[in-house]
Amino acid sequence: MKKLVLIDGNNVVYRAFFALPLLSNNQGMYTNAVYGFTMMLMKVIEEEQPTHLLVAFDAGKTTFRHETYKEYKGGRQKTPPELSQQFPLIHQLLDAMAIKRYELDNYEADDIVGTLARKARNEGFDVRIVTGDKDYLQLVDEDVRVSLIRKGITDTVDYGVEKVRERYGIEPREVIDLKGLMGDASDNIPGVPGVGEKTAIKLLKQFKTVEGVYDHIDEVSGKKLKEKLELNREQALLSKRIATIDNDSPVTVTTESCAYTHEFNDQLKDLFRELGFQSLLDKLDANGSEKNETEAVAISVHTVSEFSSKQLVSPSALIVQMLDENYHYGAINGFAVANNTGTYFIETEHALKDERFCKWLEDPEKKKVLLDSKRAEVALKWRGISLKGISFDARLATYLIDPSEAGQDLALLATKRGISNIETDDAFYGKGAKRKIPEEDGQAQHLGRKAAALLQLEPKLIQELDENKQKKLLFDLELPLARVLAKMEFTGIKASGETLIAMGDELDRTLDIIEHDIYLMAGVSFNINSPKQLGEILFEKLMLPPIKKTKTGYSTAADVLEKLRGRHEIIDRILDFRQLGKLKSTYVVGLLKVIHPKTGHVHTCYNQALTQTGRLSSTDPNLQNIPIRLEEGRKIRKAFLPSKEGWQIFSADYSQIELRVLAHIADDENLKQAFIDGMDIHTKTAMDVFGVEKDEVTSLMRRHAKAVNFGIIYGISDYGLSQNLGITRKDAARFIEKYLQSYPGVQHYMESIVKKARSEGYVTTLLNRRRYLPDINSRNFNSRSFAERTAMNTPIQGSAADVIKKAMILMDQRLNEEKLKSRMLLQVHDELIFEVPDQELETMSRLVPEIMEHAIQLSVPLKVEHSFGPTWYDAK
DNA sequence: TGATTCACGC
DNA sequence: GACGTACGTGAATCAA
Repeated sequence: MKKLVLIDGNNVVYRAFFALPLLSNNQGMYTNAVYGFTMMLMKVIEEEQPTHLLVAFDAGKTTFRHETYKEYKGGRQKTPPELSQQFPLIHQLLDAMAIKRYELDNYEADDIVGTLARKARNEGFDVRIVTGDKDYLQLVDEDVRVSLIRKGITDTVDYGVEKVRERYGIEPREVIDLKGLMGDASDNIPGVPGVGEKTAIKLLKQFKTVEGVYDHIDEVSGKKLKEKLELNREQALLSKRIATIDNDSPVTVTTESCAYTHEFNDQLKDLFRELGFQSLLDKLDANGSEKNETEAVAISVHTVSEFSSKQLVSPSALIVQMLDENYHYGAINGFAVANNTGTYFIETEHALKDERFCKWLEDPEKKKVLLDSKRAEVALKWRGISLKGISFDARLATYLIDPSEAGQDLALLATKRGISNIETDDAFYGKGAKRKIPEEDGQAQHLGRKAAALLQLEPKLIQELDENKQKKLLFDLELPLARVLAKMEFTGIKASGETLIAMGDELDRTLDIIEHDIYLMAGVSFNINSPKQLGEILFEKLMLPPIKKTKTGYSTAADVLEKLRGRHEIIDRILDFRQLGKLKSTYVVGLLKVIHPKTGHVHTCYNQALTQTGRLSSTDPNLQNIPIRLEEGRKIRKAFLPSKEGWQIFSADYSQIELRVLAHIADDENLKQAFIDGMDIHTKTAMDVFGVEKDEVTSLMRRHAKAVNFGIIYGISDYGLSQNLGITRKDAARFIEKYLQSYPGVQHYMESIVKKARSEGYVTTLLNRRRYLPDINSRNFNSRSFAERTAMNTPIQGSAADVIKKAMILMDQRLNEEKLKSRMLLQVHDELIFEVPDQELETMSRLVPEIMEHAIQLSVPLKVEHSFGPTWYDAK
């Protein structure tokens, strides 16, 4: 079906201008109307998917309507210069998007639209008109619909024939009669004075047209009304004529010339950049591959049921397609291979039966380029196949090049680098509930294209890494680490369902009691888990003082409730309820759901290409946030066990790794000496900040000092520190200042790293991990401050992540070399968890700290503490 | 389905 | 002087 979308350019631009505040770009050029217009345009394109598109503009000042009625559009405010400046930009925009625009001397946009709508409808088009002008409703018929902008710019209501009848009680073609009678103040059309919408509609229902009204003027009820009508007969007929859109204007464009290709050229990006439309630029990038869908050229993908040896050469790009997020359980949809002999697709079932293919997968000499190699490796491990020869991972590479842009679909990564002809998975398979696997041939084509794109992508990414001096980081750190993580995830950690169920039952009993108590104290039962309901009870029924508000109402967060302690006994109970409820829902019920029915282990997924600092994250389940601080929660750890009898859970953690890294990076003599001397770092900080001797440090001073250290590591603001400690912001700022005076090296580091970020646009870690900070020069104080704190914090946290990642690789190597049975199971940022047979405890107690402490040589010693026990709980 | 709020870890 | 404040994941609620 051909679909033509016609847009009244002038009308939409005007609306956009008045709907949005007067935005301007960094050169002081006004951009609000362009921005609003573009938003509308993109929305319409996305929703309507037009095959043809045209934007009509008014030409000049006078039109044929002025010849009939020279007061037409009289009394209008002159177009503000802030707006007229923007029209050339809009023309540029349309040209860059290859969208037809048109104006015609002596005619208005609506005549162009009306004429083209009629033509197109007769040629079998589905026509859609976008405007804010109700006059257009006269054009509505079975094939022509009008999207009327209601308010703002993107909020529209669609009018078909039925909708016009429903809204006005008249036929679309009677809209001109309506205008004839009631007039239109905005166009200075008089109509019949004293006749408004209500009366006009009543008349038209009876007489259909203006002419009808006058033909049967005697039948009009109401003496006054009849008088008014008779008095303004000519004016009414004239008004109708002026309101009538000329659908036979001498337009010189054909419908075919409005063909819209969904293409845009590079000028569009340049234009967006010039205008400062960052969000639209992002959108463009995000939609880029979908746009290319229409121009995607079919490539030759050979669907095979088995491979020949000639086809499986090295290097090859390999796609192991899975739609399920969780690769431990998910199905493989199919495989695609691309290399210099061609591009191939093979169904999963055939692939796994194809001995030659499986051998190839396991052959370390056959180099393979993947996207998210760990996903493929683990999925194949579950099928008894040991994927080897992984030479490149585009996911990890793009993560190192710019962590904020990793995680994107291959289509986007490729398009950005000039490799088009590929769709996003979301576009191909559909997203959310609409996701489905299309017929095999379509998928073969899609996956084949992905593999081909991946093959082309590799050298480009390697070059980018090289320019960043990040090749070692990829090939010696992240890529080997992925293999280690794959092993850890596949091994999993044994979890006792029985233990969890018993804890759950116990929690249920306690929760029941607490819930009852709360209802009793509140005098009413309600949903304690609903912050809204809880807020009403606490701050309205019980009249407690609301300390803080959220966007939607009262805040009931723990720090608020903490301050209300003692005001009412219900507070403690609510805090208990929250704490235990969390344990039950997240840690008992949640973990039970993810114990593998066959292995009895939980298999987490580490995301190695997500965090902006270089840390790992853990999902399904998250094993990096198992409770430890409060005893009730810590007991959850009793459910994590070694997988065999006579084994122990062994835990080793870095002591103060971030502060040691800081001492090294900042090269701060005082801080370095503290670590060399093996001092308790928080006590040392307290001594320096409060200017006291070691034995004068009170526990409060140490607590405050600890919070300051915490703030340094995490890059929190003085406000954040004041919240943490419950002190004023001023005092918090004073602490920080005192701290920096005591550690001048740190102070110097903080200043120079921010400078570096400003000039380079990014900061780096010990192993050359990068994080870009686009806000570092922002004029917005908040954005800039945040970027500055990030600049200070990321090298610290990120370098610590580098250290433990290196340690993991060395640890894995050593376990292999020494043929130890011990297995690495988990990583929790500064901690490694193993399971260890009793007879290896001694070796591991020596080996693990040794390796971790010397993973990377710093100018201060690294310290590792370890322990073991029959459960994770006991390894403390 | 997505936004909001809350809570857990480092 | 206001701004809205380390990084993550997950559950529950609520409004579309």
